[in-house]
Amino acid sequence: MSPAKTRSATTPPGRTRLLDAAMQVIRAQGYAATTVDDICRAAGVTKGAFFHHFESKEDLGVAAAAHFSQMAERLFGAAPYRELADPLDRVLGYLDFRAAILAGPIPDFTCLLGTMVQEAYDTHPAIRRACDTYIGGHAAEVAKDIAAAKALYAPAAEWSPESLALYTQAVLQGAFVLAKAKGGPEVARDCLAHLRRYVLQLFNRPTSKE
Amino acid sequence: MSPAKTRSATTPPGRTRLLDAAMQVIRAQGYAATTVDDICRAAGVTKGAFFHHFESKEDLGVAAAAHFSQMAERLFGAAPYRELADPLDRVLGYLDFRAAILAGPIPDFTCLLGTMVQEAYDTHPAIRRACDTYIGGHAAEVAKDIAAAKALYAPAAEWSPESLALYTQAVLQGAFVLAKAKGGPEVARDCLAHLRRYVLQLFNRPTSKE
DNA sequence: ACAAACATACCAACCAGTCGGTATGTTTTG
DNA sequence: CAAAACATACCGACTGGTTGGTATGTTTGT
Repeated sequence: MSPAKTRSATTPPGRTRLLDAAMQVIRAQGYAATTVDDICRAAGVTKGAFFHHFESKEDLGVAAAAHFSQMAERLFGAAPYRELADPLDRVLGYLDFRAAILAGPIPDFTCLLGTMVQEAYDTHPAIRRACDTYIGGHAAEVAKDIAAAKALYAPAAEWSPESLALYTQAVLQGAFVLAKAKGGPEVARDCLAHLRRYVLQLFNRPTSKE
Repeated sequence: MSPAKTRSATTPPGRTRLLDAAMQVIRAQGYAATTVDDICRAAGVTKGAFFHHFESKEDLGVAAAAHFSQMAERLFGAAPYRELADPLDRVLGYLDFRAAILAGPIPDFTCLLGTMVQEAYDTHPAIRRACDTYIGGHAAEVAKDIAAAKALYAPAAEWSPESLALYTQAVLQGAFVLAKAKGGPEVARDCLAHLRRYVLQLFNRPTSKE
């Protein structure tokens, strides 16, 4: 039975392809400048399919934020630094990993959430809320390791793990903006080097050589 | 020589009002989502006036970037911290000043250059170039004080003044993104507090109490 | 008078969203 | 079991409003 049952294993369903396409196109062109037809073309489907899966363009924006967040969760959840025993090593490993993936075309390493929230924070409250939720969620994950490292190595320090975690996200978002302005990821890597030095200093590690 | 150049003091000319309006509206809605009519309405002029002063919407974007840069130049050039004798005090004064102006509605304190370059870096090369130029120009001003402070207090340190200046801009840009996501400037102030602590540590100043 | 600085009217292209329709399962029911 | 009823996924022409830009007239400063 089931002769022509070859289904999802080879071809992802339309909804996922639309979300993947939206991720790519919106990171390249921005949310407002991206038309529904742009996304359909990139996904290889028609407008009928788009509005079958999403109520509106804004609805897609919210769904794309969730989709991006899931992709990031998989990416960082499976990264090698996650296996390190020492929490400070994991924090530094996170920063090094983020620096390592700064390569290739700009839309491939920039953040969909930061891109969308910058233009839509006032006009599309649902998108703003989604971006805030997922950025905060990722920061909370980072904050876990920071909190563990702080308990071990700097329990009396005045800064909070949550605040430092949000700061890492701010540096990343700003690094993406500068990378877009300069046309390449080099400046972003420099920013992460400064951030790494800051974290080392917060944990009283000598900054020594490069 | 000495012709009657009296003109601008009393009446704000249409071109300037269009640029002021563009600055405000684009920072609130983004570049792509802002229509020429939006800007005309905010400036109180008609489309005829708009296309009398600007060749195209993209041309306005470039001019608005220059306009924003000039405004920033005046703002920071006249700020009190500029009078401080010690270069490190000026660097810290700059950061404190940037934190102090984080107040009021989000479009009032965010950066037009970062907002525009994030959505237009790939589709509007002229805008990307303008934003890069003016961000770099502002960073170069900051780098002057940093370089003087470094020569005084940390001449052997491995980081370069230019790189640290760009890093301050990245933190600011990222702080704006987070402020937009969270709907207020508090998180941006937290980010600047971290940046200030980093700079203090780079210059071997004890971070001590808050 | 003459040019710069506007305003009015208009257009062709574009865009988000709609709608009638098709093809292929899945569930219900006689 | 089979037909009917329903559900899911998708297609693509169409629409009504919008948008960047133009063509042309009017006002204003010198």
